[in-house]
This record gives sequence, structure tokens and C-alpha cells, in this order.
Amino acid sequence: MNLESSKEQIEKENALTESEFIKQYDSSKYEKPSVTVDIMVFTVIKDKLCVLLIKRGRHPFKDAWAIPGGFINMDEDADTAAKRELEEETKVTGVHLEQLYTFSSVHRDPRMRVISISYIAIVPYNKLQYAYGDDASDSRIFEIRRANDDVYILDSLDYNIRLSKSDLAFDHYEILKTAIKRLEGKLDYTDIAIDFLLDKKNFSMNEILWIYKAISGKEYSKPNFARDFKARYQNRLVKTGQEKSNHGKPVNKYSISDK
Amino acid sequence: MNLESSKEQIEKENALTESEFIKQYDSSKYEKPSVTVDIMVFTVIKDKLCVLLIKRGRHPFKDAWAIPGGFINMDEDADTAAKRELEEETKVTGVHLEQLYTFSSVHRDPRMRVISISYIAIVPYNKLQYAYGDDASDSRIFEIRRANDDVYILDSLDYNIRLSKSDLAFDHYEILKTAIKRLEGKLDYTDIAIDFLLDKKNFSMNEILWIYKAISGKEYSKPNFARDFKARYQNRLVKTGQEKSNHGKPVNKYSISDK
DNA sequence: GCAATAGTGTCTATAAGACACTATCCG
DNA sequence: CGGATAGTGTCTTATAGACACTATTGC
Repeated sequence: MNLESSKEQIEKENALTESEFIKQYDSSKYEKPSVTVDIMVFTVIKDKLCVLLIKRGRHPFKDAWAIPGGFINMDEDADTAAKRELEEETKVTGVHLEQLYTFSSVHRDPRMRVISISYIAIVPYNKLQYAYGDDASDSRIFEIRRANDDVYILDSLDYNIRLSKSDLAFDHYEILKTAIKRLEGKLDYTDIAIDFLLDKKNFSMNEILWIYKAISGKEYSKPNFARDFKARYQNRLVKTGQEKSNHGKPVNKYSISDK
Repeated sequence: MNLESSKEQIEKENALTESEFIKQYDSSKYEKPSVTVDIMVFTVIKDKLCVLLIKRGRHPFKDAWAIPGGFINMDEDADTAAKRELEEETKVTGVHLEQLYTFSSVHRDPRMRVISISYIAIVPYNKLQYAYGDDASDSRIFEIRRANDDVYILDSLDYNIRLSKSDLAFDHYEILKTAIKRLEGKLDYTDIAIDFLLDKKNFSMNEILWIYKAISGKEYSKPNFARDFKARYQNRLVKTGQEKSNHGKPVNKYSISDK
């Protein structure tokens, strides 16, 4: 504890019952940081990993792109705040949402001390595409490309717009990089890929392969991928039928059940 | 953002430069939670995973066992606060310290709203054994045992003392369970096991095997473990010699270099 | 038929589990 | 020598990568 208290003070406290103690406790004695949640909304379009960013309309970092988020209310925990902010920003509910990491550099916000609890949301693209506005809107979906350890952020509508670290507000570039590493890491031992599926009850091997490719940045051999995916989800995966494509052999369609 | 501002207010703000804006910004307008760091000090004794807990001497949860921690200062980030608290509590420096998760239930602390950023410290036992006091001290090392999804916490000096969820302060039982899962998960793709070694420049295959066993709770075949460990660390591992034991064949000793 | 796409089967290389066998020490 | 502990070698099974081959459709 960095709250130094005298011996006498502690003894006086301990003479009270716990409920007496809580009544007399004054929590305003010490300066406190502000706490926010930031939610990275990830989606996969075809075989590309994408993230939703919003253009800041006010200081600080006015006109820079930022991860959506906001202050945590005193009557909600961080998960609830993240869920609320996600819905306010995108109207999306009922998706995979997990805490990533808490960023706490002293001067990450120039206004004041702000600690940010960051979250990852996994949103199938069809749930998202009508939620964020058109070209004129202040929110946009960016494509994420990787080379070595670097992360490139491209406007998915206009590849000429490429964001660099300084185009992002606060420490949001670092937060994004951390999130992408986390997604990569969790790909093989969790079900996050499945959470990106447009329709868990009707998808092809290609669709799920593309999602794996989008997250890992790696290429997969189609035959081997199908073999391994089927083996991994043998208890949950059902072939539901076939569907003619406009060229070539019809594709098998699958359904996957919740665990 | 849950900070509602009028259109006029935003326009007034945006007429300012960023530095003018920051000067006039009043961060005390909104109520804020307190933020603490909690540090779980893990160590391995023989083949047992152990954690350091302290007996609370004051309200709330007076006399319950707790994960050491304290409030974050306004001029330090969470990593720095965790490092400081670890040193204040155990005199230990220079060990593996990583952020685990941020716990934020609204009523986790009965005094007030407290958000806790939890950390895992990995401390070789020889660095720890003289730091925490004797039997009479308010800190003690507990052994962690697992059965299925349950976690048992045993006083390593007296197995008759077994802590249950309600013997721990706050939500510290939940935090501990989360930490143990994280350690298990990171065992195979990080070097955390090595961080538990008493001496990275002089250890036996048995010592490192015991650490793996302690963390995973699983049994390992000695021959296969040695084969796989050598394969995994072939670039960093050097056989340094042999050492006679009081019975049986002498043991090979190894040294492992930093990455 | 042929280009295009989907999917099967097979061979190989690597890693993981089981465990018999050998080695060295102490008394 | 026998009990105890350490370490090697080998066989078997499971998993992952490479890729040739077959299947179905539209034009």
C-alpha cells in the first residue's frame, strides 16, 4: 500500500466493525485516474482482417482516427461498459467480446491521467456493414496488413489512404498491434475464427479458411485445411448440403454447433 | 462516450487549439474509480506451485488472506506500480512480471469502487525464501493444488490449513484461478518455466521437469521430457558438467542462455 | 472438350507417447 | 552385487506438410 497511515490510525480503524469502517471511509482523499474502455471491432471481409475506427471530432487528437470507446460508469463493470459502448457505436449485440489488456502510460492522454481497459470484439461482417455509415460518416472500416512485425492500416474503400502510427489517436496503434498478436495467438486453441463466420449454420470450407488466413496472415493448403478443420470439430460439424456456384464443382456447406 | 456534451459545447472546444483545450479541461467533473495493482507472486518449491499471500491487518476483510497490492500512483504506470509493490512486499527485483487481467466488478471492494489490474510475478524460490518472514509474519507461501477445475490453497507449512474461497479477501480467489489458468496456458509457448529456475546457469533436467509438473499439474516421462526440452532449447542449452548425488548415477547439469 | 473450382487420397516428415534397456553410483 | 537414480535408444502412433489426382460444373 502506498497509502501511508499512522499506527494510531490503523488501530482506531480496527476497533470498528467492518460495516462501521466502510461508513466512515472517505474515498475522495486520494487523486484518482480516469478509466475508459476501448473496443476494437474486428471483422473479416473475404480473406482480409479489418477493424473499425472512428474519426475524432473533438480535442484531443481532433481529426485523428481512434478506437471507439468511452468512460466507464461508476455503476457498471468493464465488460458491461464495453458492451454498452459497442452497441452505442455499432448497434451490434450478442457477439464475442473479450478483454485484451490495460494500457496505463502516464501521459497517454494529454488531458489527464487516463487508464484504458481495451477489448476485442469479433463481429461477422454482415452484422456490421449497415451499422457504420457511408463514406461521409466519421467511422470507417480499415484493412489490416502485416509485414514482419509491422502493421499497416489501409482504408478498405481507398487503398491510397494508409494510416501510420501518428494518424491514430493516443497509443491506439500500440493497442491495435497488441490485439492483432492476441488474435493470431488464440486462433489455434480457441474458436475465435468461428465467431467471424457470417452464418454458423451455413458456410463453406473456403469461408472458414479465408478467416484463418485473414487472422494469421498465412496461406493454407485447401485440402489439408479441410482435413484438419474437420478433425478438430468432428463433434460439432455437420455437412448440410451442397450449393451450385456459377462455375466449377458445387461447394459443400457445413453447420457448426455451439460447444 | 458517456460524457454527454451539447453541440455548442463541442463547437466551443473545437475552436481552441489542442494545447488551449487541454489547459481549460477540468478532469474533476466526473466521479472516478480507484485503481490498484495486485501482484501474485508465484514460485515453485520442489514440484509444487506456490503463491505468496498476506494476512490483512485492517478493514476491509481484516484477517483474511489477500494478494499483495496497492493503489497506483498518479505519476506511475501500472507496470511500475506492480514493480514497486513487489519490491516493497518481498524485496525482490529483476524477475518476470506480466499483466494478467483487470478486475472491475462494481462491488468487489465494499469501501468504494476499486478496479484492480492484476499481475503475475515469477520468482525463483531462493530469491523469495528470506524475503517473507517466519511463521509469525503476516505473509505466507501457500501451495496450490488442482483437481478438475477447482483450486485448493494449502498452507505449505501446515497442510491442515486449507483456504477456501471465503478465506480470501475481495475477489482474490477468482483472480488466483485466472492466473493459474494463464500460467498453464503459457507453459508450452513461452519461457515462464525457465523463470522459475533457481539457477539458470546450473540446473538439472529433474529441476526443470518439476517446474513443468508444478505448473501444468501433469506427470511427465523423464526420458521424453529431456528429449523434448533439449530439442526445444537446442540453441540456448549447454551441458555444463556432472554432479554426484548421494545415491545413483551423477546428474547432468545444464545452463540456459537468454534469448 | 476445356477452363475453373472443389474435394479425395496418398506419401512423407516431424513430433509425441510408451517403455525396455543401459549406465553409474553407494553401501 | 543389489538397490537406487540417471539417461539412451527404439518402436509406435498421431499430426502436419506437400501435392498428385479425381470430380463437377459452365461455356
